[in-house]
Amino acid sequence: MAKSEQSSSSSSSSMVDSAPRPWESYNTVYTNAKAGMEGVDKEKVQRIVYEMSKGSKYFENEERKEAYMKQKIENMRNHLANLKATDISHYQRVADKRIAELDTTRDLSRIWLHVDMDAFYAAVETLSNPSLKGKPMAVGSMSMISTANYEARKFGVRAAMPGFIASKLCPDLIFVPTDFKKYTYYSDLTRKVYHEYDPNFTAASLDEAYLDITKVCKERDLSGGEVAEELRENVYKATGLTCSAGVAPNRLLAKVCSDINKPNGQFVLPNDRVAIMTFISSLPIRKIGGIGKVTETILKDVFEIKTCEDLLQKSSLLFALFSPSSAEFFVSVGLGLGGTEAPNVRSRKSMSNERTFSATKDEAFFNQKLVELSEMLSADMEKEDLHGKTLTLKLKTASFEVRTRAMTLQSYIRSSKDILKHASKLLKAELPVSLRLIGLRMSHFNEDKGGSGVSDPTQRTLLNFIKSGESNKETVVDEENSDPCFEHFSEIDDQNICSLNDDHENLQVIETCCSDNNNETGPSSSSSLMWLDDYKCLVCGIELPPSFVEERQEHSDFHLAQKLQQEEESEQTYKNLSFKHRMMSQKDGGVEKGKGKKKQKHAVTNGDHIPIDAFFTKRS
DNA sequence: GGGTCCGGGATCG
DNA sequence: TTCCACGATCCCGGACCC
Repeated sequence: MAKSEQSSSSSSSSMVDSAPRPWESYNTVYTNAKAGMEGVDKEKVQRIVYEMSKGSKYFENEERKEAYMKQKIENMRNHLANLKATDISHYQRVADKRIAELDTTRDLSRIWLHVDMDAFYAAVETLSNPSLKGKPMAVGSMSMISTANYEARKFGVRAAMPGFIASKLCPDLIFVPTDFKKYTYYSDLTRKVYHEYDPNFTAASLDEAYLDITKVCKERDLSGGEVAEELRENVYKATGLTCSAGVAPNRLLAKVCSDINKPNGQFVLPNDRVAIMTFISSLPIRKIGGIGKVTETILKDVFEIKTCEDLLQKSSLLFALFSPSSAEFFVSVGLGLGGTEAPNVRSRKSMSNERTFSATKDEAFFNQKLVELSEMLSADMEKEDLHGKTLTLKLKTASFEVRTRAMTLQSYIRSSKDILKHASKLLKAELPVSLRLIGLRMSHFNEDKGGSGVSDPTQRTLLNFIKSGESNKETVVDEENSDPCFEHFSEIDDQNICSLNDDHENLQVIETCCSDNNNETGPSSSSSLMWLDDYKCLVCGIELPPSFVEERQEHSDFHLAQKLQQEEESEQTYKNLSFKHRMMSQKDGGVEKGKGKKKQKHAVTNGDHIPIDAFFTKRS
């Protein structure tokens, strides 16, 4: 769902009388004008939300957070007031230099398209139950709403709003529970359409995607707007759902543009510097991804920055008070810059789960929760063949205070028994306490060191692929031993790989060898092994839904072809090098990372096949 | 003084 | 009647260590 559905505004309406209106200062996130929210009685919404929240633990916590933010603003104001003229001129020079540098990096050669499905979950539910059409409806529960249809939005109901408040705003509101299977199915259909325009597209979520349509525009001699029209039409034909699109020279702007003519509309920002600067000049900072409620308030209250243009005007102050990376982000927004290269395939950094319950001090209950969470986390890690080293316990107290407690272990763990053991230790130190949420997070995965090659996308070897498939079976991790992944991988028989010669047969052989620990056999097992969650390629991370049968077959073939090519080149090297050594080389090979270099890969292609490069996200 | 870890916070969908 | 989720990422400041 669009993040901007959670926008904030503490708009103060005109004071016609002097009656106290405490709700006006309650900085909720539900009152910003959004698609389908025009004409909403903002004050009424704000008053109801305030009345329903007032006095609750949640409300008290919000007030604490608010007070903290006020203090932060006060500190920054003081800091600002203490700046000397020499300081300011110094930071002005720093800012000007950086702005000039950034401006030279502007790339207007690409055309990006951001697609955003309209009220996606709600639209899917209406599709499967047409009787919901025209009635105010929300997907979610009494505790939280995922999205609301446009009829419900007229009442001020929106995403991330608790259901009990929503039903107060709209007593006839129909609640439909979330059904991710359904959304994934429709999401797959949309992605099949996206794939036709950019096989390398990036899915931002089930209902959002970024497409580089530069090539399509060129090849078919179409404008970005024409491609967007056609794509939206095709999405509608494929799913019966409408979407909105934004076309712009970079992803950041495309995202902003897709929100402008929502729902079922589009907006094109031409690849022209003047047009961009004009567009940016009046754009409220809150429209930018990455600038949320807090940052907006700080920029507004400390610097009087409201629009993106203001970010440039006040650049010296931003460089004086923020970290260099934050200041740089702000001025690049002011210049209308954003990502133009396809984003990197990123390896997973952490995995977590958490559960909310009614607040309690019952330690037996906590332990039971920890058992459940440990088992869930362990199972999730097993699915992706991960072992982690840092375990973080997350707690939310009855008063909504969030605490995290982490420990980094000597070795990697995965079993629920190990997770539970350490999680219990962490929790014990916090007792007694009244809690409403417990969560567990694992990070610092063995993959960080190149365990399955994902951390360095330039090193995608079939060997690693097979290893990740093979290692799906449970290994008992002995904490005293070294990195479990090494022993694990040593079980792989390189011979099986090196002796392969026919693509299709090879895949079968690999499947068979990988299927030993898997009851499945035949082609379906290949998908479950090569495709994580039956969706994401374990080798390179590209996402291809199950419906892409042919594409997935081709994709597997390419990895094989690539592997074979590599094998030919250095068969002996592969056999002789220790795995640890190879991982070191991968790390060394990653020096180009962040230097803007791209490693070109060329694979055997024919007219029927999608070039292998198309499956790999380019590195920037 | 520069890495690394930890805890908190902001943001997103 | 119901009474503010969950999973993930990035960033920052402080503590600690060499």
